[in-house]
Amino acid sequence: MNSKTHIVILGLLSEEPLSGYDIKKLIDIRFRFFWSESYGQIYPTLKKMVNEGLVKALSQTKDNRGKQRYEITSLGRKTLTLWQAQEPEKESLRLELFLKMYFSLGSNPHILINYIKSFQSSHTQDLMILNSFKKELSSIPDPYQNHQNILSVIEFGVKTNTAYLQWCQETLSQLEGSHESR
Amino acid sequence: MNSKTHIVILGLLSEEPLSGYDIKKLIDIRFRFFWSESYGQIYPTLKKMVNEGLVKALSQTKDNRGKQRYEITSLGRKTLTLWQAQEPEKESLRLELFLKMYFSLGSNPHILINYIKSFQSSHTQDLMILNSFKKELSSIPDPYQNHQNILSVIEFGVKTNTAYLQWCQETLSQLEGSHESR
DNA sequence: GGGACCATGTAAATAGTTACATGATTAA
DNA sequence: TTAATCATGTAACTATTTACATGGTCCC
Repeated sequence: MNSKTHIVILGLLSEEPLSGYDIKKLIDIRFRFFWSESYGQIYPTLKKMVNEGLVKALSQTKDNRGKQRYEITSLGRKTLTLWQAQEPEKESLRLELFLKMYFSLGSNPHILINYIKSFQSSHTQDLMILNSFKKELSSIPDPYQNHQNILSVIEFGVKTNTAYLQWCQETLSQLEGSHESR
Repeated sequence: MNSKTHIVILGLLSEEPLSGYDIKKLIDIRFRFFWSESYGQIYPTLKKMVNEGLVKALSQTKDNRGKQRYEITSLGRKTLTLWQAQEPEKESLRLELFLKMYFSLGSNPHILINYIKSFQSSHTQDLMILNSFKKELSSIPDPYQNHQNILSVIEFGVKTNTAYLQWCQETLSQLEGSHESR
């Protein structure tokens, strides 16, 4: 009954009321380097959570158009606290690129090079997003005194993405070097 | 009809016939830092793949006990080649630790420290496994000339795990430093 | 004889993606 | 006016985990 989707939603709502759409956007930006959710998960989960008493739908105001916002209940906060005390589950990663690379028996190295290049540009962008989030964070007040923890999370993203890009550079120059053909 | 589980299995079988159990072990060791599968995926998938003509069950010999091994068919190889030519899907990661960290409003920092320590020891182990796989690889022949690619994959694991451990050290000393209480 | 690990599997529940549908609003 | 983005949702499918069950073998 507490799927991880429940938890991310509760966590985000613990700071301020949000709509399903807002929640998706926040996950895509702030958590992009270690988490993801789809609309198909978020909207049905929000409805379930209303029934379970974890969140409450706010009444609509004129200024927020069709937007349905939700706020966390005290039961929701309790649930979040209980989750905090439990050992995190073993992380799960799925990077298909490395499957392609591992199994690329004699396939054209140019194909692989292109895959790596798009991996590279996608993580270059991640790094940019992380840096702007970092800057944004330092310009706003820290009422919950959680900025230090958030900065640590960002720092994790910076370090891993930097490692990714380092690997891309090395691997690309190796593949391209070993393949200066014609 | 080609789930990623199909693909990992085909990839592994493209080098040699294996049983479901073998496949699981190989994924757990070689791919642990970027992929995972459970028995509940592997066994039913193998059966499906027999029906689809992608793999063939080998007859049992006396020396391999109850072990049912499978070999890849030519259709299986064709499928693998087709997959190679398709752009890899966006990777998916789920690291619950960072959710805990991001949402740890005023919860006991010792809890967080423990989570990070177990993350640290798990990735210290990953790094050891990677290094021994690397050593093993250099001591065996390279009939398919794919060792360079495999080494690149290993190098990715080394780099990311090293980044993880670097982050653990920094974050732990920060958390412990800011918390020399009593 | 017992514990660790080899070995295969199934059922039930849960999780998650994808494609589709709909309509409003904003900015060029 | 038209494209982008805001905003919510559902249905069908696919994927995945987990718990359970069973029995063999190897080594101490």
